[in-house]
Amino acid sequence: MLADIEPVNRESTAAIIARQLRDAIMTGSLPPGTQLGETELAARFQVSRGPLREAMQRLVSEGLLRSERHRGLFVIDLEPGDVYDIYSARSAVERAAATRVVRSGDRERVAGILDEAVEAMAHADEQDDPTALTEADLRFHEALIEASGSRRLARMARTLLIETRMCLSALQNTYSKNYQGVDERVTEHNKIIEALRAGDEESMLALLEAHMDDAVQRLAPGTSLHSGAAPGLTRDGVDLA
Amino acid sequence: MLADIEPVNRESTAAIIARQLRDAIMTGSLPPGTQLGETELAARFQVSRGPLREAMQRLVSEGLLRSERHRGLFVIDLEPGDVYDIYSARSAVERAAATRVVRSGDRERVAGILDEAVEAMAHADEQDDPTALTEADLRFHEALIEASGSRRLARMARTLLIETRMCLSALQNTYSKNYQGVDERVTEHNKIIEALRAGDEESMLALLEAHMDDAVQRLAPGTSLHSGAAPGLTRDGVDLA
DNA sequence: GGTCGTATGATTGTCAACAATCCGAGGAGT
DNA sequence: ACTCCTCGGATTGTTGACAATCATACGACC
Repeated sequence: MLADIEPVNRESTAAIIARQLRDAIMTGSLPPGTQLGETELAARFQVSRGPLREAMQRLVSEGLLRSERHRGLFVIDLEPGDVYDIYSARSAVERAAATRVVRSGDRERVAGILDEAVEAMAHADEQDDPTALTEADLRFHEALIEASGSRRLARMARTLLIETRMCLSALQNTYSKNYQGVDERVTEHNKIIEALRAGDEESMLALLEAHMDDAVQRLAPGTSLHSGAAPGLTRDGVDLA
Repeated sequence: MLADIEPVNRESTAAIIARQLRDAIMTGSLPPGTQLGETELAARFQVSRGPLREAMQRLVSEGLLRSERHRGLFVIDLEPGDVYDIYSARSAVERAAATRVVRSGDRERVAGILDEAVEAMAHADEQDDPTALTEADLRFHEALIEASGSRRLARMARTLLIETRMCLSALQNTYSKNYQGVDERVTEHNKIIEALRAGDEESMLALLEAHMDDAVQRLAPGTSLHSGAAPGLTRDGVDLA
C-alpha cells in the first residue's frame, strides 16, 4: 500500500534552486550570455546568497554557467561549433543507452514508453504546436536514456538535453517554422522503435546515428557527424576545474 | 612571443578546492563512504565554510559526493553494479572520442602522444610500480579524450576516470598484484594505437571495446559489457537534481 | 584631440554568528 | 526486558555584514 513513501524533504535548497535555474536556462527565460546577478536572483528565490551561490556552482560544474572571477556568472552562449559537439556527445550517450536497452529483457516495455512520446509528437504536429513537439521529441530521448538504467548516462544526458533545447530555442526563430517536414522526424523515431522491438541492434544504432546526423545538418547546415574534422571549439576561459 | 598570457587568477577558490577534493577522492585519501565534516575541512584548507560548501556542491552535481540533508556529505561508495556502469559509460565516451580522432587530420600526432603513455606503462612495469602503471594507463585514456577536442566529452570523462581510479584502488588490495600480466594490457593499448595510425576505424573501435570489456571482467568477474542485462543499480537517494 | 590617472558605484568573494535539525545516550514507565 | 520520551551535543543550513575587486565615467595633462 504505502509503496512510495519517499523520505521527506530529502532535497537541499541548492538542489531546488539549481533545478529551477536549469529550467529557466532550458526554456530560454535566461538567454545565453545573460549575467546572473546574485542579489537579484536571491531576492527572486527568497533565499540568501549562500544557497544561491551553491546552486550556481553546481551549474558551473555542469557547464551551463560560465564563471568570471569578480565579474559574475553568465549563461553560456553556444558558438557554432557547439552544435556539433553537443550532438556528437549525445550520439555517444544515446548509442550506449540504446545498446543497453536492446540487450535487456524489457525491450517491449521500453518500446511502449517511446511510442507514447512519438504519439505526443504527432499530436503536437496536428495542433501546430512546435513547442510541444520539441518537448515530446526530447522526452523520447530522455525516456530512452532513463530506460537504460545507467545513472551516469542519465547524468551526462541531462546537461546535453538542456543544451540541445538551448540550441533549438536559439535557432527556432531563424527559419520560419519547420524547415523539414515533421513527418520525417516522426518516421525516424518510429523506425528506431521498430528496430528496438525487433532486437536488431545494428540497424537500430545506425538509425539512431542517422537521426542525430539529420538533426545536426538541420541546425548547422554544412556540418555532419560523419564528415571529417569537427568544427573548432574555442578553448578559452572555461572554468573546467 | 607572448602567446599564452592568460588572464591571471581566472580560477575561483571553489574551483581550487574542488580540484583538491577530487584528487583526494581519486587517490584514496578520502575513501568511499567518508563523511566530510565542513568545519574540519574548512580548517585544513584555511578557508571559511562558504567557499568550501560551494566546492562540495560541485562534486555533488558531478556525482562524486552524496548529500544527505542535515546529515552531511559523504564520498560515494561504489557498489558492484557501478563497475559495469562506469565502464559502460567510459566505453561510450571514449568510443566517440576515438572516432573523432581517427577522422581528424592529425592521427599521427595523437598516436605519438598515446605512444608516450604506453611507454610509461611499460617502464612502470619494469620498475614494478603498479601505481605508476595505473597512472600511465589513465593518462592514455585521458589523452585520447583530450585529443578529441570535445569539451563535453572531456567533462564527462573527467568524472568517469576519477571513478575508475576509485574502483582500482578499492580492489587493488583484493588480489595479490597483477591478476593478469601487464604485457597484455600494454599490447591492447598498442593495438589500438596501431589501428588509429592505420585509420582503420572499425577495428580500432572493436579493440577499444574489447579493452573495456577486459577491464570489466578483470574488476568484476562474471559481468561483461557485451553480455545481456546490466547488473542492477540501486536507485535510492541520489541527489540528482 | 587623445591618453592616462582617479573617483565612484556596483558587484562579487569571504567571513563569523545564529537558527534549525538530527543522532545518540540516559532514564522513566510499563 | 522492552518501549517511549527527553535532553544534550554536534553538525548542517542560513543569514547579514564586511572586505576586495572590477567596470565606468569624469577630469587633468600632454
